[in-house]
Amino acid sequence: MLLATHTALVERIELALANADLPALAWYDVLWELEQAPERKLRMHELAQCIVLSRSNLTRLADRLETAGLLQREACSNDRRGNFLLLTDAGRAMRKKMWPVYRAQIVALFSDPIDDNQATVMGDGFVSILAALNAVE
Amino acid sequence: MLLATHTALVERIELALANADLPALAWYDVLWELEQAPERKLRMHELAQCIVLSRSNLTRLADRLETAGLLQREACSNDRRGNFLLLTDAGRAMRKKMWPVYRAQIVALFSDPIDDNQATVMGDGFVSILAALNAVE
DNA sequence: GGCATTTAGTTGCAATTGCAACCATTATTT
DNA sequence: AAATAATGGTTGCAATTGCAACTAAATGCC
Repeated sequence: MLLATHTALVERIELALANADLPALAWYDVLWELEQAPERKLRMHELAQCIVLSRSNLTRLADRLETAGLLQREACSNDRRGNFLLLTDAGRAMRKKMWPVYRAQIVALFSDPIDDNQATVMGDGFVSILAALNAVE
Repeated sequence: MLLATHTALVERIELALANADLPALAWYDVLWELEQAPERKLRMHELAQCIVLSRSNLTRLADRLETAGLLQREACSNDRRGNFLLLTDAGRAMRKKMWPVYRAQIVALFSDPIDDNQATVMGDGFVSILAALNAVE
């Protein structure tokens, strides 16, 4: 069942990160999306959409990341309501540090039990499902 | 990405349930597992394992379900530490009532964007992954 | 321009979660 | 059989989440 599998997977990954004294997976997602973004910055609502997080939730997640020095809020010149979240060098370094741990878990948890072909089909499936979800709204 | 997809999926399903004035997905899982179990009852730790939930968490989830009259705690005769969770008739009725809503979401979210063959491969994949996870420990 | 609507982000509060500490009971060791 | 460890479940507490209310700024409409 998808739900149990997902929960168990995330649990393992979080455990591995915690053991390595690293922040939670959610932080990685934020750092990753920012690193991908042009100029290493995104509007808060853009990021919230990327990582499927409610706005209020992102506010506080951003607070924590900012406190940790991994990103910075930056006023937006043409929309005085909004903020950019800007990845700092420390943030980039942290993501780099987290990746091997994360990656090792992915390899162990996926590559091991299923073959490449299967993995490809599943990956495509997720993309399709996610695309359909976003299409509906 | 698996994480975003999962989050978005669960969000939709929860929304549909909430709109129909029904309890959360986690409740369904509990009710379902109990309904499957012999005599409609399980030890708490067995259930916790099934649905991938920490013990402390299950204690309180069970509290809520019990308050709602959907299950009952029952002392265990040969292990005086333990409790069984026993599904009530109301619990069974509730699961029956939730199923169509849940099912409709599954159909809409999965059957629509991916074909049967793909779905089968993915289902098998999850089973493999979950099996591997449990095997490790 | 002036007023209702929408959007961006934050905040208060209640509910849920996770972790560690905690009893009670059972299993293991010696 | 006593001492130690492990298991089952609960509880306290701090951290996280979700929802609804809120401020501020932008947009749309007349």
